[in-house]
Amino acid sequence: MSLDRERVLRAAAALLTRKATASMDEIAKAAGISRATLHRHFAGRDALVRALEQLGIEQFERALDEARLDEGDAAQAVRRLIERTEPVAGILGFLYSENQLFEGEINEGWNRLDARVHALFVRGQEEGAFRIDLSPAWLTDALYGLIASGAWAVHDGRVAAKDLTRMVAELLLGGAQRRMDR
Amino acid sequence: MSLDRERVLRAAAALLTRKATASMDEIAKAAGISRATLHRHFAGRDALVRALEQLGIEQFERALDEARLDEGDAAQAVRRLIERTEPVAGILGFLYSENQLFEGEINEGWNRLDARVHALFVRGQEEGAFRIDLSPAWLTDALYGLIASGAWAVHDGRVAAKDLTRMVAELLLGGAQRRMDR
DNA sequence: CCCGAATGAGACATCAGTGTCTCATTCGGG
DNA sequence: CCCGAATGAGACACTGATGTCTCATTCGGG
Repeated sequence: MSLDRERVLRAAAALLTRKATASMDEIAKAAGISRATLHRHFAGRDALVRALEQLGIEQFERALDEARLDEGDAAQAVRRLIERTEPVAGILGFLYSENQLFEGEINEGWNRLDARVHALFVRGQEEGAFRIDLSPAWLTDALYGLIASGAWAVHDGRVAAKDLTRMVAELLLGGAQRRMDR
Repeated sequence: MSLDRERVLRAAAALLTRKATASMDEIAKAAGISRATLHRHFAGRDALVRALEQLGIEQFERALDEARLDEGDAAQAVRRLIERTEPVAGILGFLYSENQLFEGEINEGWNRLDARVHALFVRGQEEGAFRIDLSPAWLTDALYGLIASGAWAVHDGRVAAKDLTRMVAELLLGGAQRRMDR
């Protein structure tokens, strides 16, 4: 039979995004397998969440790769990053808030990813594309926060899924205020 | 003796913001009271969280009142709102993500507050101050998300507390991109 | 100072979730 | 088709948290 490990993780992510305290039994049901099988593949709840985090890290890293953050002007690179991140927005939002709300050591992998996003905003500032009165660290956090908010807004029907990336990108880059040149 | 109910709630908020799954025992310790006393004042964990939500709603409502959202230009009203919200940013971030990550009916009170924030963004659009290609619903969600992200960034030392309101307001209103006129 | 009210400490039963185990059944490659 | 591997169903013990209770102690207003 050979169970599809990633398929289970995706089902778990979909459930945990809605209900962070879902039990192993609920996760198993959501994945369409028995609790026993779930335990056979993940040593325990912690292991499952850590595997989920690993999956999120890999997916986000792929998004970073595909966005080619070093190429072109920084603003376009940010737009590409948001577009590539869209498929993982839900799981990323879950992991972001989970890391904030729950104790326990943070997976080292995030540091590497944070550094790449951080570097993108630094480049944008050095090239004169981004304002220098907003720190790169804050822009990084704001990006995560907006992605999470966007994913939730879509999930609850307050924002159309097709508008998600544009809403996030436009707000992050351009803000809410109207400008003369648009 | 007469225990200060709000003081307990504030301690609970401070703890739950860092660790959303803190037990009644941990909350009691954090508040400097015994678990028995905590149970005497709040029927159970649910009741405590609901009381916490009520407190957050009241505080945020006061911030909305004090910000006088109907007066002056909309952008300044947004700045005033963010300033007034700063003292409750932590608890607000907790409640925002809690409402997204945990099941259970949402407190009706949020609708009233959401409507007021929503109306502010509508007014800004009607007056030509805000862009019309970002929906008021999204701007509302983005405001909450940025406040939560900001509170976490301050908590973790990535952003200085004194910069919080400016960082949130500037990003929400002006975005990350540099403009010619500043 | 005194007495009632509030608190702290701890015992206790209960419950939900976890992790482990067994055994029957099902799947699928060879 | 057959046999080993994987799964499903369920029993089981264990843990941590919850909610209730009692009793001694402490507080503070009158």
